[in-house]
Amino acid sequence: MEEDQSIYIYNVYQTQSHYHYSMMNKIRNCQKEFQARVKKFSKLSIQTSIDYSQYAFSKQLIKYKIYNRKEKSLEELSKKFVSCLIDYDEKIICLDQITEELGVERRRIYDIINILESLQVVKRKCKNKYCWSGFKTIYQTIEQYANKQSDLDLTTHKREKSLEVLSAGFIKLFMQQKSIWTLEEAAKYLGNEVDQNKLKTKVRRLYDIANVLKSIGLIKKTHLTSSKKPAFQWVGKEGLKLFYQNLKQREMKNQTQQIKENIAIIPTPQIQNVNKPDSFNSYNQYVGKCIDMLIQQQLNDRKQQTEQKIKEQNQNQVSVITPKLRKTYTIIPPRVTTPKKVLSNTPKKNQSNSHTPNNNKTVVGSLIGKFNQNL
DNA sequence: GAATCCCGCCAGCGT
DNA sequence: ACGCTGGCGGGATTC
Repeated sequence: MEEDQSIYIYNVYQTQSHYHYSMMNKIRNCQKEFQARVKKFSKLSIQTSIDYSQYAFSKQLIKYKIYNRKEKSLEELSKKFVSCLIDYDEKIICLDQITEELGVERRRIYDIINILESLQVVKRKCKNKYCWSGFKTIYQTIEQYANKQSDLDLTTHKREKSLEVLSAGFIKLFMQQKSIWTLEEAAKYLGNEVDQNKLKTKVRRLYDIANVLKSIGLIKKTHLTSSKKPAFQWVGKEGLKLFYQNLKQREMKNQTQQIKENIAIIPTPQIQNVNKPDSFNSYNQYVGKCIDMLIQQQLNDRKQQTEQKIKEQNQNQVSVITPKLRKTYTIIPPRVTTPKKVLSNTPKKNQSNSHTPNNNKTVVGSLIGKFNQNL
């Protein structure tokens, strides 16, 4: 049986769309450097192939997983968010922590939380802390919405235009009026906007809300039979149940899969004494050093494995076939300072309120998606 | 061209 | 002052 000689590097960077184009050369260089290094090491009887299973650099090389927008959508994010919490009856959510865990901008977590607040499954505790009160809470809240008498009063503590209030209104529409709505129709019904721009904004927000509600199965996408217009349909408890079941099923599948593949997750090597790049100029250098370390680490691993194998063979006098061992290495990317849009002439007033993620989890993939398009 | 919605600016508010 | 929160709309992406 041949051993898997690949290094899997999930190299992750924050995406900045206006950077796509200026980044292309950097990526190209980085790729070359990477290959050169790998070649250098391959002399040492390690045949190292590169597997960019998530993103790769050219059409020839790629086992290619294109960046797609869906992976970063509120719907997916919300799914992940809820998945993290679904096993808890009660849990304090630390915003920093969940932000890091999901590798996403803080701002997006607010969106999800605000919408989930309308289902009363999440409540703000204090700065940075929210409280998750169990998935079953959603069932109870729906009951309350269905009951027109017990009018959920969310408006007292929230601004009228908040996502929470809008979301609550949207849910009420489904539960108390009819089960299918187009977003435009709902936007008009929820408040009496005359201004077209304001209406457009409200529709945008309803998209956000719809995506979160959809993520947990409460509503689903559909079309009006009459006009064929896209719309959303209430699914309710059945949908929630299905969401839960699917999640559990997937979890189980993943577990068995993981055992089968024998994936070892190796902690990120700490890159010390290396200046973290403050610009993309030093990006190559940094990544290069990371790669060196990873390769070194893999060499060590392999040495150990071989020694172990020999030891066992000597002991047992029986040949041992080691299972295919795939290791996933991760480079935690450095924080890259990102110049703000050149277009805007107004100087930035307040740096502190940007929602820069704590770790830049995403995505060279997106950059590379662009890169490939432009080959 | 319409539908969709990611992204991040920046105001507002609590501490 | 500071930084958390979240309203908002530009414009990219997908249909």
